[in-house]
Amino acid sequence: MSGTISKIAKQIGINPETVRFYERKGLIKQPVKPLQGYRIYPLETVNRIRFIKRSQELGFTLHEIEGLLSLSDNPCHQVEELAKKKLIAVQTKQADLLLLEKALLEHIAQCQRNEDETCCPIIDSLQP
Amino acid sequence: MSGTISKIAKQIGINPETVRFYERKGLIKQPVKPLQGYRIYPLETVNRIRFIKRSQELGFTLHEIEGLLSLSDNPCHQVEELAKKKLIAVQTKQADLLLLEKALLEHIAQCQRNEDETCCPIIDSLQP
DNA sequence: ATTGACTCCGTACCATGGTACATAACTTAT
DNA sequence: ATAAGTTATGTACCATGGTACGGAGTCAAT
Repeated sequence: MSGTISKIAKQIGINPETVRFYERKGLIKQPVKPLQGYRIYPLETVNRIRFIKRSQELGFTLHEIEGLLSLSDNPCHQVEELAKKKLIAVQTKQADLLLLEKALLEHIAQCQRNEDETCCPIIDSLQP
Repeated sequence: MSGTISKIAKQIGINPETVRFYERKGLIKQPVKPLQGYRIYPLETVNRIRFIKRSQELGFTLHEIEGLLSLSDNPCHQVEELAKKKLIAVQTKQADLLLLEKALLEHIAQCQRNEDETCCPIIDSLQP
């Protein structure tokens, strides 16, 4: 559950260098290094990195994720405000993706109606 | 319709530097420079750049667009396959965002019911 | 106690998609 | 013909999200 940098990186399925990269970016805090020896990363950090990875899958940039992470550090009313802002962002992103989906579906449908293998409606529609 | 680099860039609504960038990337070919004078970009190039820009709006990377451009002589079903892959990715992202939206909405509701300023477990809902 | 594996640290490098800038040559308007 | 505006060319730089590497220290097993 907790461990040295390579252990936790492997657990999470990322490169140890990425852990260090997140440290440099301030996304996670580096555990205190014992006077002699290697750092031990607590479960808390592992969870924080999983949070980052999951948020990235949802299309958030590291900068946005910084904001998401700060939600958990603040008093509830601030959390609410930030969560509301993120909600708007998420909804906007959904709307954008819906438009993109519609455009793709339309193009694919055109391909499927197409009898002529030599011409592609997607290509044609992208060409003015 | 055709013109010097700045003319066509303005027509398309992009930076002339971007035209040069696409040239360097091999996405468009640079018109032959007349012995005296400036290059004239033919309508063909203008159309090719518009194709690139529209494809980007559909979420294709420049690398994928290179593929699309080279596929334009090839059978329709190859282009269709590429578009279908993009569609799956877009739909997956939408589903994930829907989950996140629900989580955010739930938390905002919890915040509003919450009297305790010190607790706000949004992290928990996003962590595995 | 020495080998091999891992960590620490700083810095360099990678791809992606551009943008900016300096200098020279060229074109256009006055 | 001269100034102002563009183009041509190469190179440098930007943000984003990492990855790689060299050299020194440390740990664990034999």
